[in-house]
Amino acid sequence: MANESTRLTARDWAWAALKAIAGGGLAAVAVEPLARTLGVTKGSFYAHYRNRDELIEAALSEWVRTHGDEGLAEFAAIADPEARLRNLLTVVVQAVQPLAPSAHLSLLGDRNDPRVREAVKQVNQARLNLLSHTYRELGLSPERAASRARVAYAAILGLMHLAQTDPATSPDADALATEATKVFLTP
Amino acid sequence: MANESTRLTARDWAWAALKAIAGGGLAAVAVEPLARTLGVTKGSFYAHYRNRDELIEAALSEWVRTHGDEGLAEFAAIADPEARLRNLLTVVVQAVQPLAPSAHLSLLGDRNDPRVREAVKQVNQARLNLLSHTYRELGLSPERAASRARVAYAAILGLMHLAQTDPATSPDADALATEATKVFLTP
DNA sequence: GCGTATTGATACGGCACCGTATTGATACGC
DNA sequence: GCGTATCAATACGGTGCCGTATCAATACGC
Repeated sequence: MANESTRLTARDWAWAALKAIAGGGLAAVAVEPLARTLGVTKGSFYAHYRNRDELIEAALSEWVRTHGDEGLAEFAAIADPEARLRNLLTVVVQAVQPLAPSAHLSLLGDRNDPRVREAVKQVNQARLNLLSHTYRELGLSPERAASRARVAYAAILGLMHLAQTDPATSPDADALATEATKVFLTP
Repeated sequence: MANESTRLTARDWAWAALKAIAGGGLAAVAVEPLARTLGVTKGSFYAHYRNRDELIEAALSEWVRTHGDEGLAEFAAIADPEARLRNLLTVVVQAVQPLAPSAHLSLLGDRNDPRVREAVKQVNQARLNLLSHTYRELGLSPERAASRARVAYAAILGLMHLAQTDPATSPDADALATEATKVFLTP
């Protein structure tokens, strides 16, 4: 995760910032605490970024890059639309249970910041496009495909939400996955 | 909203804190800024609460009270389960578009705070219970009713997410509502 | 190996907020 | 109406963070 060299790069700081965001939102991106967790003093931070805002922007673009189209390539490569959809749903539903801190959810808390709003919007758009495209391939009209994609993606987001705020009550992932595919695979 | 009297009550402070949470999460609950927006100095705050943490707790319980069972009474009163479900879905889907700042979403950014986690959990639980109960009345087995309720409620939450971060792209509410009812009303 | 550019340490001033103390104003029971 | 409890203003010290300046250490091209 951290570079193996002893010296830090700008990207190391951006990743650390992303981790902090996942844990506590934008407010957790503070130069001095980050420096402490990285084992340096903040003096070195200002060799990489001009100020805290620049770090935030770097972290957000890093997140958009890895969670937008680039992170979707794996799924987009699946040729059969039904398999692709089933894959998307089950992977997401099952990935939902580990309490891995999610930057996405944390960023929702900072959605009033225009930079955050833009980043979240881009990631959402990339995913909605893939889903909508998939539903069209399954024979739905463009309008219904868009609506269905929206509802399905909303459900995915919401399941993340529930898993993170209430991990105990999560039913077993299998039941959820079959329920989700049943709901979102029928025309 | 604010008391008509010139003097402030503890609840006035709690409501102001909730508004601040909706706008910027827990970090926005700061005594001095709140005092400024309320038109007083912070000296008066400490006549109502011992410290900032107490205010946060008060605001969270206020939120749980108004958004948990108490806020659901209106829907729980609908006798016919199908009508109740249809009502829940359409009301939520249509209420989703105004960009009213939502405390629920803002609290996601602070879900690592145990008090926040507990509050969100309680509100979610109340709603899930109502939904699950409704699906049982519609004839689903307890297990399937629970899973279905979870997916449906997740979709509702996710639609909130999408509406708040990307209001422009929202398709017209009618299409969404019909899509949602079609998805979640079929057994 | 040497010099330069990059990374890190230390120290400082400034700001925003928390919490306390003290005193002033105002409502309300009696 | 009077006194007491409640709400509010002012002033203070303390803390955590930002950003700058300056100097030390280390990597890397040559």
